[in-house]
Amino acid sequence: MSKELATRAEDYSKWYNDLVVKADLADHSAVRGCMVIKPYGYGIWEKMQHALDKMFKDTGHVNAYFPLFIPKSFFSKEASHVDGFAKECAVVTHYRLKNDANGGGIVVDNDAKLEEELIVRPTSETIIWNTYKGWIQSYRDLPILVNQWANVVRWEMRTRLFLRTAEFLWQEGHTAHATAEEAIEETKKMLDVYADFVENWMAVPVIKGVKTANERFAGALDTYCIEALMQDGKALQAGTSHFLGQNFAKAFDVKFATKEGNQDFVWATSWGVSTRLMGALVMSHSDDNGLVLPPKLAPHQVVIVPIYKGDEGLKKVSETALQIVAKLKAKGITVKYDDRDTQRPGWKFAEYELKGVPVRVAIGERDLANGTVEVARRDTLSKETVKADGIENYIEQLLNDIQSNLYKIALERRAAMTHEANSYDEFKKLLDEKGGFIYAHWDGTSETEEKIKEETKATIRCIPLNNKQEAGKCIYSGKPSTQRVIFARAY
RNA sequence: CGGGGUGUAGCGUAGCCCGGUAUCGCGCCUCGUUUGGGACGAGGAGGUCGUCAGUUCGAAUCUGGCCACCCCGACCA
Repeated sequence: MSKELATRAEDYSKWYNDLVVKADLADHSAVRGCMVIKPYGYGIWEKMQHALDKMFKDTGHVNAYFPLFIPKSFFSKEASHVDGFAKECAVVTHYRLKNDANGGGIVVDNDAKLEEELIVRPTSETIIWNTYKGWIQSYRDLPILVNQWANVVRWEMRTRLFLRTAEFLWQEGHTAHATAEEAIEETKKMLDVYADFVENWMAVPVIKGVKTANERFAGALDTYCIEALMQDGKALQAGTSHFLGQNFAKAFDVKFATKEGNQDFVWATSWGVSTRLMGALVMSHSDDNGLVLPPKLAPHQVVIVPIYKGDEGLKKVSETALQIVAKLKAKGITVKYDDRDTQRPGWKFAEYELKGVPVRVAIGERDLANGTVEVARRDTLSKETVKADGIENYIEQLLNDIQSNLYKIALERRAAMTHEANSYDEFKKLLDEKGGFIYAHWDGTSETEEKIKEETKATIRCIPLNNKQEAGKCIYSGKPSTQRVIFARAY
């Protein structure tokens, strides 16, 4: 099988598609817009899940599970929520099939029509707030800090593996609080958790910010987000955290008795990250040779390839290799010893490069004689010969170096692709010639944002948190502005 | 969902205009030689030509419907 990839320079989007498929992360399925996440790709997702899940637990959250189906009536209780999602909902209308009397095979049984249609969840606020109504009577029942790992369906027109699929996996946190302050604090806390995860595990730098009204989640008062920049200069929203105010409490009539004995509506948040992070991971670090994975999320952090002649040779090399495997495992490093005799070393090198394994160790009979091994790192594609003695410490350090190097490179790339524009002409020029994040003054109106989007395809990614305040003029309308916001073309 | 394109063995393709059961490379299987960056030789297997219907003595090839994928728009995590 030829594994050659398109290069980023010649066709970035083909490169991405090729890579996802050829590195065995995912595949298109028989169902339109839906993907099969293959074991190697799912292994990365599982590592993401484990890290995030621990962070959620450490911040006081617990997991639960709510139904896949949502009664249509629930869905329509929050007006802006319906507006936001109505156009992309899968709807269940029947509950039975039958054999066609005319021999047309299996058909929907029209006698089995549901009295009330069920929506396949595009997100779970409504079913959850309907449930919370029964859980909350008093301030003593608050806060509720629940997360669920689930699949959701949004009937997208155009899909791309991981970046936008009709069904995707995610987690959604849904919390309930007695005060607005506490809910806002929760919203920001989870944004910090996301930023921490994406930067320290995925090695992808992000900008924390708040969305403009146009880009806000349907039903939220404020949407906070982390925005990452991909190698092609397009932005990608990597996670969102919403302050929902009392919108859902009001829609589902969720009130609680306050300490003072009054009745008040509950304050809400919701926050989520999805398998889209896989796309961000791929596009942040990978190169024309294939995937590059940060050690903290790589299913195999190290692969060891033996080089030998004949069965006897393999036996000798394996003895040393397995000792190294044991030492690495003792340090908690995940290592694969690939002693398959069906592939040659060069083939394996190329394969693990394509799959982004951070560190490759090659051991041959020459090494046995010299007491060395050859260590190659995926991020720089460099290799060196290292003493076998104490190799586990060397590799442990190397993995840390790779992790921080990937972050550093991504951060430098982002800096190089971040610009300021002071006029609309300059803005358009930057957008077409360089892409990336563009800091520019904006008059704060939806109309202006909308116009810029129509004319340039760029959207306001966010208003950065703790943004520098400076007087200026909107690049589009010329009206006064107090700060620059971040524009970019986005995924 | 609109416009454009593509669909032939696991993958990439030739053939299609001008109708006669399919080409090549990679991969796969067997044997042997090999093994420090995708090995070499010899032999072999694998196809209802996306799918359904139509035209025809005969369809990969012509016509129509449908499906999937890619690119561009609208929409979006």
